[in-house]
Amino acid sequence: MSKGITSQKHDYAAWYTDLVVKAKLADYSPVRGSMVIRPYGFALWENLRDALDKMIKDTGHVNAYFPLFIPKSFLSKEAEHVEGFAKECAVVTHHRLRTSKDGKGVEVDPTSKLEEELIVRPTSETIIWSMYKKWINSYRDLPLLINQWANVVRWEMRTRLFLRTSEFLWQEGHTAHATAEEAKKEALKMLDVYRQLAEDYLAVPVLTGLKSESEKFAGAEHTYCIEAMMGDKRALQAGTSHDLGQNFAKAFEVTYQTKDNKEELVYATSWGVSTRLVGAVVMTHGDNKGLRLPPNIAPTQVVVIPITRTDEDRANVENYLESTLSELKKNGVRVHVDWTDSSPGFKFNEWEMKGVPIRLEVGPRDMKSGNVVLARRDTGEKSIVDVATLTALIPKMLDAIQSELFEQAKTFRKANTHTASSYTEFKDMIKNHGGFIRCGWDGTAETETAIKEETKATIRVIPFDESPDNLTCIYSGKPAKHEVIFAKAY
RNA sequence: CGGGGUGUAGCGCAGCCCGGUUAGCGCACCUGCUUUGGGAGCAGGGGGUCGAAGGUUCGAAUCCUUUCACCCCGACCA
Repeated sequence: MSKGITSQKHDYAAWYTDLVVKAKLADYSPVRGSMVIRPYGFALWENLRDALDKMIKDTGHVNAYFPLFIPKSFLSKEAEHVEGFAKECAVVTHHRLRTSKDGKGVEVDPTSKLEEELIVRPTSETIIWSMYKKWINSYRDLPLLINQWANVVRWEMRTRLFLRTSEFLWQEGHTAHATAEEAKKEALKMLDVYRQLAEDYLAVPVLTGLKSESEKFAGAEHTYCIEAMMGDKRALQAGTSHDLGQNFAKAFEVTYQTKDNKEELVYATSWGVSTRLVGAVVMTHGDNKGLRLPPNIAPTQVVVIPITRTDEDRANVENYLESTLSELKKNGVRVHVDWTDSSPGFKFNEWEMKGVPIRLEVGPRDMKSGNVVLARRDTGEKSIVDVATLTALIPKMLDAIQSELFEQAKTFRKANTHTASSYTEFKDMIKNHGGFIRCGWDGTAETETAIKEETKATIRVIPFDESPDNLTCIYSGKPAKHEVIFAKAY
């Protein structure tokens, strides 16, 4: 491994890619646009997945699994939905290969052409709602609250590790409700679950609110989102929750009988977050030395670097730390001792790259004095502490790192969120400073498009706490319909 | 699909213009010794159909033709 990574200042995109590859979160796969999630990256994903899975279950949902393949005809049942996804669907047309004529390879056997072609799911609304039609008959079947963890495929033009790949992992919740109010409540509830996941586990502060018409999910009545600011001040959509109204119920004829024996269409929601969140963690907290992982999801929370010359030293270090480490592990702290034979200096850099929150250095000097050297990844602070205090100190310090990372990210977002009083000022800010701009919008698609074309900035979110009353539209000067956040986005 | 670029060891590259020993360098890898508190040193070693096919030539990584692949920039997007 070559030393270091491109600095953020020099080239943020290169910094990101270097880091993801060198910290061994992921690697490029032989297929363009798709990636391999390596064990370290997958462990990170598993930790956030497990936290979210618990929250999803605690809010009354159950997991299930729906198939990867969707009949092509299903996609055309909901007009807007087709419009949104048709251009990026992988299609299965055949089911058999045969040895090619020259005997050197394989080719598609033309006689194996499928009657009806299959779509690899870009999202599962259609297949799920085809099943819900069978499962929902009575008001007693509602609400139906199902989540699935799955991979989906969207044939993207431009891809980036974790942020946008042709195949990605996510969870998608799909619920059915008797009333519009209930569906809306559900969509908002799950959005808040996402907010908690982002803030409490990933230490990524997010804005919550509504998407504009042009940014909303194809087939939804309303799309709610959590929106985060990355280290280069660009916005990242970190999760979405859709109030689907009766669109899919209509398309798939999903009705239920009410108490008084009337037939009604059900109301739906869907909501999802993906492996993109791993990218959000990288770009929210990472620095020029590498990752800085929030302890709550860090695969390793404490790494121990033994500094030894001889086998005897090694045995001494093992003895020295035995009770401390077992006590920490018993308390659920994820500890790893790096016994590989690289030099200590190499290991320091390596684990800093990997973002482990706390590093302990233990060598002959420390053992003599009854101490260890403790280094914090987030601040770079090094201190010498009594080995006997570690079991009490470390959990506290992990908590402190978790909340300080969050506070730091909030401070950064605040420092880079501005209001603009004129369109000239708006353009100047987007061009020269980046970040979020909070301003009035007249609510028209024309304005939104015009701003996008001229500045590349889009409406990221109409925040729940908007107050458009005395605002005018930044572009048209008309009275504002909404107060919105504009930014350049990933 | 439009514009630009690159294919030489696992990775990053030089060599190509101007054809000529055994195709070279850095990193990584292997072995040994010495090392180890911020990316260790020395010595030795393994690894290549020079993207592919055809051509010119006594001779091609280098020149010509064809072809394939990938990357970057634009229109789409969790």
